[in-house]
Amino acid sequence: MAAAQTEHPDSSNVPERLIAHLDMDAFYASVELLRYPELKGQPVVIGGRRAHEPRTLPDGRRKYARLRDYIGRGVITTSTYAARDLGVFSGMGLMKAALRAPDAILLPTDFDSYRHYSRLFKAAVAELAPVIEDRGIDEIYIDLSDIPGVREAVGHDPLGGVKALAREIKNNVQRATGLTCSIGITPNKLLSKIASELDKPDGLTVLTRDDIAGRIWPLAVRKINGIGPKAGAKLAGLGIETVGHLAATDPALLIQHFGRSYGIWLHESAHGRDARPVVTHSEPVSISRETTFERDLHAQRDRAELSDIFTRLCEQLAADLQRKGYVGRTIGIKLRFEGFRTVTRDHTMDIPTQDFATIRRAAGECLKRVDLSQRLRLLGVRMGSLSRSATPDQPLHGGTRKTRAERSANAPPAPENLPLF
DNA sequence: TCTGGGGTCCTAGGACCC
DNA sequence: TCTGGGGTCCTAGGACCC
Repeated sequence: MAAAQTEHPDSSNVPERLIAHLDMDAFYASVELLRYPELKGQPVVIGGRRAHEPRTLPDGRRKYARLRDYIGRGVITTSTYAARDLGVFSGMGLMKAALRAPDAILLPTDFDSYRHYSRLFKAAVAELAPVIEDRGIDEIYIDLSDIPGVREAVGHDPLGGVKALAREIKNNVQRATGLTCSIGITPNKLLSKIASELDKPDGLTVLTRDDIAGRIWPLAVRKINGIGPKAGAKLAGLGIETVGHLAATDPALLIQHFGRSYGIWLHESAHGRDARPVVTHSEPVSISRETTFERDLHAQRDRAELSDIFTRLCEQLAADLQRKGYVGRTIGIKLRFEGFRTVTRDHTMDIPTQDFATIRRAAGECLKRVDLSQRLRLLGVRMGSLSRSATPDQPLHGGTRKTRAERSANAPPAPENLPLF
C-alpha cells in the first residue's frame, strides 16, 4: 500500500485529537422556560401525553398543571435542576414522580419547538466548528483538531487556545438560542462525553490524558457511555464500582464475564482509550412507530380498537418513509405484553416498499405468528433494510404504486379470513 | 402506584451456497 | 457416504442511548 496514504491516527508523531462533546443543559425544560420565564427556579417536569397545557386565566395569569394531578402511563422526559433536587429524574414514571414532588409543575412535550432550538444551536456551533456529529436533539460531538489556533497557548496556559474557542462556541449558542450548554474537551469522544457532565450546567471542562487518573478514575462505572443498568449491576457484583477499579481489573476476568468483545471494550474504556472518529453523516437503519396504551388491551375483547391502532401505526410509518424518502424491505412488529415481556417478529420482502397497503398486509402476517392470549400494553411497527427511494420527498404518482406482479412477489398473500385485531 | 418513543448495535442460531 | 469450513442473509432478543 502507498505509504503516504496509510498514516495511522495512533501513530506517535500525529498530535492528539481535540474532540468536544456539547450537551445542552436540561434542554426541553430550558426551552419551556424561554416560553414561561416566570417558572425560572421552580421545579418543572416535562412529559406525559395527556393534555396539560397551561391555561391563561381572565386576569392574564397562567394556571399550570401539577404533577399530582397526572394519571396515566407517561414518564418524565426532562426536569429542571430544581425538580432534580426533589429526586425526580428523566425516565421516571410520572405517577411515581408525583409521590416525590406532588407540587412540581408539569408541562407537555412540544417536540416541534425543541427541534427548532436544536437546529438553532447546531447552526450556531457550525459557524465556528463545522465538523459535527449529531447525537440527537440536544447533544453533538465536534472535532476541533483542525481549527486554526486551537493548539496555541494563551499566556502560560497551553490549553488557552481550545478554551477560548470553547467559550466562543458557548457564547454563540447562547446568542442564538438564549440557552446554556456544557462542553467537555478531551482527546476522544468517550472521555469528552464524561467530561461535559463534570461541570453542569453552563460548564467547560478540558482534560488531557494526564487527567484520567485524577478526574475519571474516581467516577462510577455507569458514567461510561455504554455501561448501562445490566453491566453496571454485574460489575458491582464483581466488586467493581469505579472506573479506576475497572482499569485495574485483569482484562481476562472481564472477558470471562462479559465476552471477548465487550470485555476488551470495558478495559480500553476504563483506560480512556477510544479511536472512534467524529462521523458527520449517517443514513438511518430503520424507521418505526410505536404506542403504549392507556390501559392494557385484549386481542379479542378490544379487537376493533387494536385494529384501528395497528392500521394507524402502519399509515404513520408509510407517511414517514415517503416524507423522508426511504423504502424498506424488512417489516417488523413489536408487541409488549402486560408484565413488560416484549416480542418482535419480522419479515423481509424481495422488493423494498413505502406503500401503506403492502406494509399493513405484511405486518398483519407477522402478527399471525404471535400468541395473543396475554393482554397488550404496546404495539409497534418498524421498517428496516432501508434504501433511498427513487424520488425522495416526491413519491411517484400517488405513492409507490406497484404492478400486480411486483406486489405478489413482494408481500405475503392477503389473508382469507378477517385480520387479527 | 413502576417502566415513553425513537433509535443503534451486538449475539446467536439456522438456512443456504460455494 | 461422510465430513469440512467460510461467508452471507435472515430472524429474535436484548442492552444501551437520547
